[in-house]
Amino acid sequence: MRMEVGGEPRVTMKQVALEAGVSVTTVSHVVNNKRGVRIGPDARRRVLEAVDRLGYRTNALAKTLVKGSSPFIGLLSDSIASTPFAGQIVRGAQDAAWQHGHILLVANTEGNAEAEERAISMMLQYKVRGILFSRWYHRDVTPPTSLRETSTVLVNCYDDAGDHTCVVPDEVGGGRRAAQTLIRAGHRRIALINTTSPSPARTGRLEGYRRALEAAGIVFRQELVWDAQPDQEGGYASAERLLATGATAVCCHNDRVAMGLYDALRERGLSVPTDMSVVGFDNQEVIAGHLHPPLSTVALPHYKLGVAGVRILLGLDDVPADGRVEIECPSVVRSSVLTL
Amino acid sequence: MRMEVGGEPRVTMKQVALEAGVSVTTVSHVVNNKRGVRIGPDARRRVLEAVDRLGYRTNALAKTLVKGSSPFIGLLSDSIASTPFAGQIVRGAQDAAWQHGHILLVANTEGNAEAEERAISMMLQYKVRGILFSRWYHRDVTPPTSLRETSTVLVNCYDDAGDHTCVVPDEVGGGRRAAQTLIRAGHRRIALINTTSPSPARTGRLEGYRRALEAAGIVFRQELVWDAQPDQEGGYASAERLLATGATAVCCHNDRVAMGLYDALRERGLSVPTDMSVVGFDNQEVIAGHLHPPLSTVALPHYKLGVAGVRILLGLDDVPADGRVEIECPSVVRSSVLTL
DNA sequence: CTGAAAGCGCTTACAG
DNA sequence: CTGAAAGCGCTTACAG
Repeated sequence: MRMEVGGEPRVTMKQVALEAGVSVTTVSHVVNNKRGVRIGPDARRRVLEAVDRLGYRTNALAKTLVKGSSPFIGLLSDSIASTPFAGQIVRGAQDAAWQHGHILLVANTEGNAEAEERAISMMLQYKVRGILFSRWYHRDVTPPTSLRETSTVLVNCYDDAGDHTCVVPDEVGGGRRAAQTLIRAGHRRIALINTTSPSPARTGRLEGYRRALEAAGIVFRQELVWDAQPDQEGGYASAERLLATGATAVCCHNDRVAMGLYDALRERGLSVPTDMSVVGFDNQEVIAGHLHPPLSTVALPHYKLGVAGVRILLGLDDVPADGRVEIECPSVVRSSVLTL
Repeated sequence: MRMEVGGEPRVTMKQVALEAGVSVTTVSHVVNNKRGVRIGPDARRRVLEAVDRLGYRTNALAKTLVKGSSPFIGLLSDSIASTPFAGQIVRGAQDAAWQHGHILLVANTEGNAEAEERAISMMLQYKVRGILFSRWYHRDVTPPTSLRETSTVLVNCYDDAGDHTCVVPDEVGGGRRAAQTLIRAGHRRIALINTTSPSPARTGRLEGYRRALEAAGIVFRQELVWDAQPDQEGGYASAERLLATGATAVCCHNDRVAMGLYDALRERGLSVPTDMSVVGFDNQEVIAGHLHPPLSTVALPHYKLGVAGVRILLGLDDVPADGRVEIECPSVVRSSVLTL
C-alpha cells in the first residue's frame, strides 16, 4: 500500500486505466461495480490491483457534477455548543443525513443575520439539496428570504407566515406529561413555576398543565402558577413563594430552575422529594441526572427534531397539511417525586 | 427576481451566456470579477442583468474540479452533544475553517471504529484538504491508519507513536492555575480531589498542583490528595474526608465534582466559601456559572483547540519540532474562594 | 467484453 | 474587448 502525502497530486481514474491497461470506461465500470455490464475476469482483476497499488479513491465531487444530484444538505444553526440542545439537533440531522447517503454542511451563525446570509449563499453555491433552518430554543422566526431559493424546513422554530414546513416539540403534550407525573403519584396541589419569557414553551406547557389537571378533575388555581427567571436563580428565588402555597409538588419550567429550587430547599433544611416533589423539563443530563436526588423531568426531543428535519427534506416523512409536525416530549422518571 | 423550487433544473453559466448574448468565457470573467481582463461596460451590464434575472448561482463543485483544490476539511468527532466540550471544538474548527474559505465536513462517530473508517473513506472521496481527529476528553489514541492518506491533526488527543501533529490543553498549567487561585487568596492547606480514571488530566493537573505549592513554599502532603469518581457523586462522597483533613480550600477535578461537594457541604450546614473555598475545572457554564455561590474554575480551551486544529492543518500556525502544541487553560474567577 | 466520445459546469490560456 | 477550445475527473449511451 502506498501512502499519499498532503499536497501530492491526486491519483485519477485515468492513471488507474493506464496502470491496468484498460480504458477509463472499464475502470469506471468495475470500480462502481456496475450491474448489467460484463467485464472480463482478467480485466477486472487488473483494475482492482491497480486501484490498490495506486491507492485510488474516486472523486466524489466529479461524480456529483455528472450525476447532477447533490449529496449536501445545509444546516443553519444559531448555536452549536452554548447548550447541549443545538448539538443534539446537529447530531440527529447528521445521523439521518449520513444514513441516507447525504452529507451535512453545518454553519453556526450565532443568529447573526449577515452570517446567515453568507452561509446560505455558500450553501446554495454548493448546490445543497435543501436547507434546515434551526434555533436552539423553540420559537417563531422570520427566516431569510433567500431560503426560498431552495427547499427548506424549519427545525425547532416556525414562521408565522407559514411559508415553510416546520418540525417542533409538542410543548402542550410535554406540559401535560409533567403534570401527569405528579398527579399519578397522588398529588393534588401542584404548583407550576413558568418562565418570564414569552415563548411557545411558556404558553404550551401551561396549557398542558391545565389540561392534565382538568382531566384529573383538579381545579386550576391561579395562585399556584407564577413566572420566574428560567434558570437556577429563578428557581432559587421561588422557594419562599412555593412553600407559602402549601403545594406538595411543583412543575419547574426547566431543569435549571429545579436545580436552583433544590438549593433553596436544602438551605431551609427541606428535602426532595420528602418535603416537596419536583419535576423538571429539558432533561439536561448533566443537571437532571446528577442532582440529589436525581430529577424526574420531561425531555425535549432535539435529536429527533434533527432527524425529522432531514427526513422531511428528503421527502421520506409525510407532512400534515398545515406543514407543522410536532414531536413528542417523553417523560423521564428518576427519584424526585414522592408517591403519596 | 425569479425563485427556484427544489427539484427545478439548475441555471448554469451557459444559460446566462445565452440570455446575455455573450460567451461563457465572458460570463465567467464578470461573475468572478476577474482582474486584468477588460470587459466592455455594456457586456458586463448584460451579464449582470442576466444573472439577476435568472437567479444564477455559481456551481462551487464544478469550480473545485477545475481549480484542483478542495474547500473541505474533515472533522472526526467521537461525540458532539453529550457534553458541551465536543461542540466547542466543532464550533472553533468551523469558525476558523469558514474564516479561511474552507468548509467543515463533520462526522460524529461516537467513537465507533467502523463508523470512523467509513467517515474517513467518505471524506477522502470528497477530497478533503485534511482531517481533524478529535476526542471530547483529552486522551491518547491510536488513530485509524487510513488517516495517513491525508494530512491530519489530532485535536484534544495525541498518539503515543507521535505520527501526527496534535493540539491539546495544557493540563499542567491548568492544575497550577487552579492551585494558585487558592494560594494567592492566602490558603496554605489545600486539598485536591483528583479523578480515579487515568488520564493526562489526572497526571497533569496533579503535577501542576505540586508545582504551584512548591513555588509558594508549601510542602506537598499526600493526605490532602485523593481520587474520587469524576462527577457529582464523587464530590458528594468526598465531603467527609475533606472536612477531616482540616483543609480550608480544595481543588476539584472538575465542576461536577464541585457541584456534588456543594450539596454535601450544604447538607452539613456548611457554606461556600465561608467554610470552604472551592475551585473547579472545565468551566462547564451551566454548572459553574449557576452554583450558589458561582464557582471559580479553570476553563478547558476547547474552542481554541478547534481553531488551532484547522490553523495547523492549513499551515497557518507553526508547530514545535515534537509536533505537540499545548493550549493554555485560563482561570475563571467567580465567588467560591474566600480571601484570608 | 471493451473503448471512443460526449457531456456535467466551470476556468484559463490563447487567438483574434 | 471577446470567444473557441481544451481540460478538470468522472459517467453513460453507443458502437464495435
